[in-house]
Amino acid sequence: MMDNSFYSEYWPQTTDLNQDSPFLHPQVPNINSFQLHNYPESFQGETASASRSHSEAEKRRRDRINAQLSTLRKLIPTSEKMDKAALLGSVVDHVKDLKGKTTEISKVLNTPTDIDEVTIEHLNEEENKGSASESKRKDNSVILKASFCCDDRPELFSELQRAIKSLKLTVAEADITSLGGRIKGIFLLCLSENSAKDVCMHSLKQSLRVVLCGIAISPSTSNYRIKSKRQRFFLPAQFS
Amino acid sequence: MMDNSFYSEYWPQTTDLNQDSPFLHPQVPNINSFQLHNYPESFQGETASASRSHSEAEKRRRDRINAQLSTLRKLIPTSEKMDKAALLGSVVDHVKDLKGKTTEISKVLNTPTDIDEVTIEHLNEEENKGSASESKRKDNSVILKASFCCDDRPELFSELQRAIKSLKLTVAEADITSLGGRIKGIFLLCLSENSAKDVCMHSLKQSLRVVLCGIAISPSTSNYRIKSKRQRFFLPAQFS
DNA sequence: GGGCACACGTGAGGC
DNA sequence: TGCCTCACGTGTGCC
Repeated sequence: MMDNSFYSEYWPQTTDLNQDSPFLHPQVPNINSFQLHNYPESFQGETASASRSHSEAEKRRRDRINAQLSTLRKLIPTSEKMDKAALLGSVVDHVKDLKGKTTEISKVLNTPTDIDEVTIEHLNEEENKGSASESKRKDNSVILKASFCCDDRPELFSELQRAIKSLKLTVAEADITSLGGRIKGIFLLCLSENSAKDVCMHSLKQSLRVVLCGIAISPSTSNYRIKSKRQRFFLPAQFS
Repeated sequence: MMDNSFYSEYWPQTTDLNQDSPFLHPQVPNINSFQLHNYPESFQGETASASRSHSEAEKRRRDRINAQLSTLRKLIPTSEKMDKAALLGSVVDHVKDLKGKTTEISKVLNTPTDIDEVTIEHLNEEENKGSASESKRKDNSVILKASFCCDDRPELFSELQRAIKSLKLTVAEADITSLGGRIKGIFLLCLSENSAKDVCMHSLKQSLRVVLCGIAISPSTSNYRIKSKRQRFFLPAQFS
């Protein structure tokens, strides 16, 4: 229940608080400039200190908001000398635009998501209908389609190659995309004919799944993502 | 110089203004609820009406800002029940993240920019050093690298093909990317040997430039971008 | 009850 | 002048 005009008789208008806030927009006028905590003796009462802490807290809140606004202004080109509403408006446009572009790219590109996953698929299963043993007699070539999506890290490639080699599989085709610290891979894996006749399809797929899950969804002992903000990007490429 | 406590004796606290602002965050408390324009008779003076229009304008300003904040909240997942500063903070993160991803992609992909441009380059110029006539005797094959970047529109492809055909050029390779209503193309264009011996390289390049500029930097009679927000994306592909 | 987040009206500078 | 935008302190609801 205080009247500002009453305060302004007591508070010195000399010091400029705004100069202590480097994130403030230059447009900000130097108004109501006074040193906080510099209250007249007659206001050192209980309600006065409550009111002071309230206004100080409110100033901190305003400063937090304005600081974010200021960093947003740096991120958006030509947003200097826009007012707050216009700035936020172009932020909205920017976010929509960027979102549209990235989803547009994701549609046609093999783009990693935020969800860890591993899938295994038997590509030539349909043409080999019937029992497993029978199908092998018809066509001994085995092609597995495997995909994974997980956090990216430097050791991932060698781990993958070791895992694939250990299952006596060879890579026919690979499409690997690393983006924003995440990585997604799609592999076409072949089992040679003479190996294929000795192996149980079901347990091979099971083993592959176990091995890939161990690589992809492992408890993140490697905190690569935290250590390095550097992001890698690979075009769809051959992976020998 | 008015004391709120003084007003609050006069202003009815019954009607809820916040319910008229559908974009307000649900967290907003129903405070200072009163009907604007409902001033006591004693305040119908000149300064009172100025003050009223001021406070009304200020409310409109706040509403504009909060409306943008509200649409931002819809764009950012899990931003419900964040306060304003936190919301803006995650908007900052989001923008940085999206920007990083798109620039990362642009680095390896042939991504269109916002600037219209056409470039023509003579690829095998270096190996054919010397005068133009001499170079043709050494190697009659002519390869031009042409690129353009402009607003995308449906007719662009056929226009391009017609233009290239009219210059008796054939497309050896094409990398075309359409993204966010913009399109960028890079072409390797061949001139057959028997055509090459009749043609002046300089005027061919000039003609190609003129034709491409006519397509790319034409006064935008087609307002495709406004008519359709639909965006196309093409992977690097052959263009026969 | 203290802290927090919000909307509000106000004074002031800029155009 | 009048209107716009901003920072400010305050009243208030919620935890």
